[in-house]
Amino acid sequence: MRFSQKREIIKNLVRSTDTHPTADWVFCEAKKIVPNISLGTVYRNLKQLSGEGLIRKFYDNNVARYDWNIRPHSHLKCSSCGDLIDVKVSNKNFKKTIQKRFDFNVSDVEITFIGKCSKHN
Amino acid sequence: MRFSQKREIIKNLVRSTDTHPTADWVFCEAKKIVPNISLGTVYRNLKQLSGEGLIRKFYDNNVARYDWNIRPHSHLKCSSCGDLIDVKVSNKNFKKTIQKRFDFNVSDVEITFIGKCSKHN
DNA sequence: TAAATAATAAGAACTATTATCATTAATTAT
DNA sequence: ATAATTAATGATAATAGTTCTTATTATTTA
Repeated sequence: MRFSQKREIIKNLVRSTDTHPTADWVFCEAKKIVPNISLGTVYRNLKQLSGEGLIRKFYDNNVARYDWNIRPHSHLKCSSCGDLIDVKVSNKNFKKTIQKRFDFNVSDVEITFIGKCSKHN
Repeated sequence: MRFSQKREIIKNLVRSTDTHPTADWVFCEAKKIVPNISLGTVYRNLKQLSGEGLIRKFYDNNVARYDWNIRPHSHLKCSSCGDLIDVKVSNKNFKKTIQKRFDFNVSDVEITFIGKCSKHN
């Protein structure tokens, strides 16, 4: 993968925020820096960057979101404001239980806690 | 919500399988019974049924899946075959921890264990 | 400095889903 | 039972999110 200015800008934008941005947000922000950038370029690079493990891609309902935080972690999702907050909770025992009980080789655990954040309950 | 033949068929189809069918699967199966059914009808009724709490809707990446099992439960997702297997794991302590540590009022916990099912590891 | 080729812009195409609207079917009042 | 009411439907247009195509441009290599 050779250097490209656009990809660098896209990577830095994802790394600049904790809001788990969508492709569209990245596109809008990128346009402020390089107005002629196209949406396709944003998607292509986001895919490439997550393919290389430089950022993380996940789905919030039906839309893809990107995260600079590539370490495994869970999310708190506020059903009022939609905000996603990163949390680190240990799930070692969980994994073991599943492994034993269901003969299922767990590689990743995705947990979303849905509820009301401190601002909305 | 008044009775409709189509809705009845759609509900029964979702209740007939453990595969967490997509709207498209339901549409294809429904056509075998009532060939003139339209995709819009399938979507409208799936939405209605999940709105009434008669079935459960969730997202597997970007596509909606429907589940007759409305009780809260988790999924094992095989990264080889894509199969989703229902599992019931207790997450009471989990919920409490989040509640205390983050002042976040948890109403629902969605867990997906990603890995290899017994057929593929 | 030129040749090779990955990256790009623009926009077509695609997938999943929702909306529109004239027609049909289920329910209700007669 | 029949007509009136209105929710449900089929057909299809529209939308959102994303991927693909292709001619052109930028980065790297020789």
